[in-house]
Amino acid sequence: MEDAFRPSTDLDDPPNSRLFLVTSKSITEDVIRENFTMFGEIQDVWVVKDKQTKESKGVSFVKFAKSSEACAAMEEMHGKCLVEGTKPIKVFIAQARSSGSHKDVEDEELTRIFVMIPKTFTEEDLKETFKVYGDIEYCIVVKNKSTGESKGLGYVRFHKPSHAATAIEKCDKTFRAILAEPRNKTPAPENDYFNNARPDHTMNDPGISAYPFADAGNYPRADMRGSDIITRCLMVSSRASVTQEQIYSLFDLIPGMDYCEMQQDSYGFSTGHTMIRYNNLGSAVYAKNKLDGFEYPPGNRLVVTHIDDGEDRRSPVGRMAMQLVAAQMMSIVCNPAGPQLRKTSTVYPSPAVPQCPRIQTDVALPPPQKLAPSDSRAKERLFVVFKPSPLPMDVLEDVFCRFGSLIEVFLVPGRNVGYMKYAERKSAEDAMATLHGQMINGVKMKVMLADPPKEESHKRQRTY
DNA sequence: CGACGGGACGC
DNA sequence: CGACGGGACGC
Repeated sequence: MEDAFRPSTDLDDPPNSRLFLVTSKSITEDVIRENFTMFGEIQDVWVVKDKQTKESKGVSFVKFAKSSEACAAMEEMHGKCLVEGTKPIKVFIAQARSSGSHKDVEDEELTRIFVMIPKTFTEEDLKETFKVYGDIEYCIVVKNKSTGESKGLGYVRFHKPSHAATAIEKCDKTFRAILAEPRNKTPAPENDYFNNARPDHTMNDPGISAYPFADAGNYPRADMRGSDIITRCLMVSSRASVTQEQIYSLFDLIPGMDYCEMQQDSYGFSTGHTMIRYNNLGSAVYAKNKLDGFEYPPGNRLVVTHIDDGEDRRSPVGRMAMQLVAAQMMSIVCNPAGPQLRKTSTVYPSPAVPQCPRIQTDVALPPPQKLAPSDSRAKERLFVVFKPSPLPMDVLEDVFCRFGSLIEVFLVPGRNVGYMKYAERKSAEDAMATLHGQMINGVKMKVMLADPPKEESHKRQRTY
């Protein structure tokens, strides 16, 4: 599944996932590998050597699957001595091959993220939402200077690059989190759209899954924060317009809800984010398990995540207690007919909810796969025409992800067409081969390779 | 035939 | 000071 080597694209993908090491010339690839495996999935280690003498130049590159892994390794290993008597190593995030620059990448550029937020989000809301990924230095909501009204944009500055990277990788994708451009910098020339000249670059990156509980193997991480937290508070995110009352009714099916408020924009429209709190941990865990991924209204898949509620999770005792409760709840939720562990006294009423989008088709579909990380480069896109009308986004995501490396579904507003972005060419080709001319839920699809997006010559706007 | 989105500023 | 290899083939 994972090829050891691939033709080099001159890009680092995902961004900031490669380390630049300065070491004694005696440090070998094996030593580097031994010292860095614990931080994540190493995809490549390369010690730069003199072409003639084969002697190390004291410079190496270590490519990780994820930026958060590379950052954690950098934070932990910079200044460490790998072999007795050798000089301490220096560890930096490597400059992208295409950048041409050899300047050190500074923490300044790696610790501030830029996010889209509901218009009602305050800086405190921002902090509450993102502090689960690490210590925050400050949060900023971008506001209209004269009216003071939020523009629905925010910045979060973390203390550590690994925390910013983890936030980008793990926060709800409706935030569209990316690294913020440093304020003074001219927008990086950064590479153009997608590069269709090259074969695939296999990443096998467990990205943000659209499928609850699909996360299986995780790599050891430097810390255990992130979305592993378990709290009484939930954030419910919806792409389609829903009312607070609708969300309330749904989540009130589970006993113990004591708070439910939808974030609204200045016109009173729903922003798709609703905060919910239960008076006990078990109900919150149950609600997340039952309703994360639930289609409501049909065709719109809700995303439910725990958010930090300020309770002390650092104390080992508190954390263990919560995990215990969570584990009990899990066993009840996951084994409804379950054997010994079942305690009848704690069984909750089950909302009558289908779990996945119903897909009706004659096509033999492979099982769903994880989405590629949203910062993956699109190596191929499909252009899809629907008759008589487009399928819902989440159905499309469910169908088109099954060939691997799907980054994103984009429906052109007001038209019966859309685009599927893939991080690997083969995935797109497989999807096209299987789905072209087929019928899904009564909708006929033409599935073709998309023409490259129109060349806006040398505009800087990146497609994130 | 059926074609292209979203998002930039305070310590 | 300390920056960029190896090998590539299926549709």
